Order: sequence, then structure tokens, then C-alpha cells
Amino acid sequence: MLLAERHQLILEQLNLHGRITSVELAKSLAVSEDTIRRDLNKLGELKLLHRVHGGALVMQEETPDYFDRLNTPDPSKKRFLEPALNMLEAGQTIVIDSGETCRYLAQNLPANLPLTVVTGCPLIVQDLMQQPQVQVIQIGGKMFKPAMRTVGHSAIEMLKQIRFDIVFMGICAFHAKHGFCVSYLEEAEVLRATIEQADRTVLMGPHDKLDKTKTYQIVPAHKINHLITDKGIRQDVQSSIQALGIELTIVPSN
Amino acid sequence: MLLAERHQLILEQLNLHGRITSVELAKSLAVSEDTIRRDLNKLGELKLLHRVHGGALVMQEETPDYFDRLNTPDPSKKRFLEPALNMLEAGQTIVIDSGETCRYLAQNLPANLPLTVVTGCPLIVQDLMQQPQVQVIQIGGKMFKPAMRTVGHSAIEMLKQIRFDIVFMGICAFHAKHGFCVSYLEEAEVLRATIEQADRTVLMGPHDKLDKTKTYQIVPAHKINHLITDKGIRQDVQSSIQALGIELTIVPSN
DNA sequence: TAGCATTTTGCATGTTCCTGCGCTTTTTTG
DNA sequence: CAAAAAAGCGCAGGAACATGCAAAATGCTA
Repeated sequence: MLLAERHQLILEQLNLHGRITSVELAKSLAVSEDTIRRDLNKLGELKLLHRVHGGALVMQEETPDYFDRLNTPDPSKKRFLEPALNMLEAGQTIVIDSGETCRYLAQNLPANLPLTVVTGCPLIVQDLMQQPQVQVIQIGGKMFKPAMRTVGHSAIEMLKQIRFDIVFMGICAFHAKHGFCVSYLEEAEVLRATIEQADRTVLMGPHDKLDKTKTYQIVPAHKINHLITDKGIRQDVQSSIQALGIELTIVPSN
Repeated sequence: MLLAERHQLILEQLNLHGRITSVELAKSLAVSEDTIRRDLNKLGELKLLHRVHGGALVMQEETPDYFDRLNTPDPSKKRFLEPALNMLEAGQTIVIDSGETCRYLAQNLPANLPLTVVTGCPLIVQDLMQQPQVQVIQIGGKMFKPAMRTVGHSAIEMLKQIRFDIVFMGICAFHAKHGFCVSYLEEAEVLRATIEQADRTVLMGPHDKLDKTKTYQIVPAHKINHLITDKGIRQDVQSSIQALGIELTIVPSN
């Protein structure tokens, strides 16, 4: 095998997995680890990868402006992130639903935490594709424009074959008596199927979405495990939520 | 054997395998390694191949990293669109594969033509979401970063349940004898499943992708129905393609 | 066709580059 | 702090390379 050819294969493997160890490369390319080390050092000098002890990581590129054009998000929603990020552990499989708050979560996942992230929203898939430590599973199906996500039988069938550690969703409407609701039947169906597969469901959103209802109930309130909202929540609403055994995290208002 | 003739043979061998060593060439062409080295150096100067220690690699214009290409789109690829757009009829279900040429197609669909468009690329999904006359079906599965598309068993199973009128794909490598090829096994599997479900498969791409091969064959050449390429295609290549019964459309070079 | 210049080719030479091994040093991990 | 893993260093054999030169092939002109 030619040296230059081996360099190409190394970069290919690296882009594929986001990370690579010297030992793996030496084995798969059938050369000594010394040779691999020399390769990685050279490629590192050329700024084609990020050389680290034990192997290499993909070059962290700064966020292309391409993604900034997509929308003009509201940075105040970032305040919901911290409690959510603290729940994450290496190796988990999580769902990040569609919506602006969820998108912030996808964009701000810790760089050193390997995760499998499942989503039906193409915008979030794009955000996640830039993070080498994340494996991305895209839920297929008919695109449903109002929610910017896939819905329908195909989507539900695919969801049924995966088990999730945590599901993160934005709050559309939550009510202690009427549960977690949305405005569209198709969306409710697919969100219900998602929650069904999860060990733990976490909702994030401002307090004014609480004590509200919409036409279609996804699940009753007690199926939700954790709510992250901001200050301003009414005392009686807070009590009724906690009475259901739902963990409540309240972040400062913007 | 004439020098120019040998140069031609070297380039042919190179396109066929993507790589070639001086030793192999010296043996197969029955000349000394010194002569081969001189040949390779000259061809390297002419930018017809990538000269490396021990042999040569094919010149690769494409960047393996999809995100680099996104930031520098090449509008000249739009010239392939017109013949493709003329094939479309109202009510059809079509596939638009991933890739830059395909993305231009997705962005330039006629506004008055209702279509169902299927794709596994989230970028293309997003382009299509802005077009109200188009219903979008997203193919689910594991996201495969080098090709910016979904792959794997889930994707193939979902594809098997849909029938397509036309499949549009970019040419990665096409060879009359070795068929339609790509560099990755996962990609080949899902593209094969896609073509299997289609009445008609149309490839679009510049002429320098013809008479080339990559590691994995998707389908043999005769499974392709229509090729859209640009001027510059060699006469013998053109003949061999038409001999297979493949319709050929040649657009002006940029 | 003969004569001469140019190009191409193969060989011999010395040089550079690539690779694996043994060794020591540094880093990581429990 | 100790064991293990990874890295760095130098060396030697071999492969690939560049260079010079002479023989062979080719092209051009008289």
C-alpha cells in the first residue's frame, strides 16, 4: 500500500467516525503502530486532523455561516439548556425533538460526550452532523411542514424499534389535568410513540406554556418525568405538577 | 509501444483502480521502472494524475467533506438541470439523491408542478420544505456523514415500500463495463435499493466522472436509463454508453 | 539512402524516503 | 505511586528516487 493512499484511508476513517485510535488503524491497515503514529503526526502538521494522545480527532471547524442563515433564533431560550445538559451521560441514546429550544440543545451538546441522538427534524440533523462525537439517527416519514418534522406510520414504525434513555421536547402546552398537548393530530401520534419508547421524558419551555391546553393530548401529565421552565410559574400550578411526582427545575427568567 | 500510447494506458489503468504503483506498471507494460517514473512525473506535471511516492493516485477534485462543498457551491452545475426538469410530470413520485447537483435540482423544481419527492438528505429536505407544491418524504436511518444522507437497514426497508417514477442521482463514477460506482459500501447498498424501486434512473454529472470506477458497484451500467453529462465526453465512451441502450443527453460545458 | 540531431530507453550510481524493531521517556489510569 | 499504554528516538534494511551516461530508436534534411 502506498503511503499517500494510507493517508487518504486514515482521513476517510476519521471523517466517518469522528475519532480513531492508533491501534485500530494499525490493525485495519496492517502496518506497525510506529508507522501510524508517523502518519498521524504528519497529517496533524498539515492540519488535516487533530492529533491527540492515542489517536486523532477530526478538525473542529468553526460553525459555517451557512447554518446561521437558516433562522434568527432567540438566544434567551438557552437558559433552559444547563439542567438538560447535566442529565446526559456518555453512551446514552436520546431524542431531541423539533423546535427552537430543542435546536439549541442540539447545537450545544458537550463535545466530549459520545451520544446517539435520534430526531425527525432535518434542521437538527444538520446541527448534529457537525459534532463528531454524536451518531445521528434520522426518523423517516412524511415531512409535516407546520412542525418541521416527520410524521406518519413510517415514522412511528421506526420509532418502535428504538429504545431511548431520555426524550427532550419543547413544551407546546402542558396542563396537570389535560396532560401534554399539541395542535396537530399527526404530531401528537408521533410524539406519543416517541415517549412510549423512553425511560424518561423531559419537557423544556417558558412558564407561560404551563396550565394551557391544545386540541390533541399526547400523553397524560403523569407520563412526564421532568419539567424545565423559568421563574413566573404560579404557585398553584407548581404544586399540582409536583403532586404528580414530576421533577421540576426552575431557571431564572431572561 | 509509443510513449503517448503508454501514457494513455497508464491513465486508463489509473481511472480503473484509483491507484497504481510504479512496479505494477513496469511489469504490465514491460518497460523499466525508470521509464514508468519518468512517465508518472510528466503526467503529474500535466495535472493528469496525483504523483506520490511509489506510484500515483487519481486526481480528485471533490472534497470528501460535505460541509466544505456547501460553503463553496458551484453554480455551473446548474447546466444539467434543464433536461432533468423536462422529464417531470405532475403527480409523479421522484427521488432526489444527495449531492450538489441534486441539490440544485431540488431548489429549482417548477413551482406549478405537484410532486412527491423522496430523499435521504436533510439539506434537500429543507430546500424542498420551502416549496408548497411538493410533498416531501424523508428516508430515515443512520446518518452517514461522508455522503450527508441516511443509510442502513431502516433506510432500505423504508425504500422498499415506495415505488418511484424517476430517480435522479449525481454521477460519482460511471463505467460501461464496471457500472455505476461509489466509494462507500453503506452508500452503495442504499442507492441500489433505491434504483431497484424505480421505473427510470437518471444520472447527472460532468463528463470527467465517466469511464471512472470506485470501490463499490451499485448496479451494472445497463440498469441506468438516462445519462446527462456535458461536452468533452470521449467518442469511444459515448459509443459504449449508447451501445448499452442508455439515453444520452449532452449539455454545453460551463 | 546516408548523415545528423533529437528523443527515448535502460542501466549504474549515489541519495532520499519509508518502515519495523529495540530502546527510553512521557502520559494515562487505577 | 506503580503498571500499562502511548509516544519519541535512533538505527538498519530495503524500496523508491534522481542523476548521468550510453545505446537504441526516431525524425529531419540533404
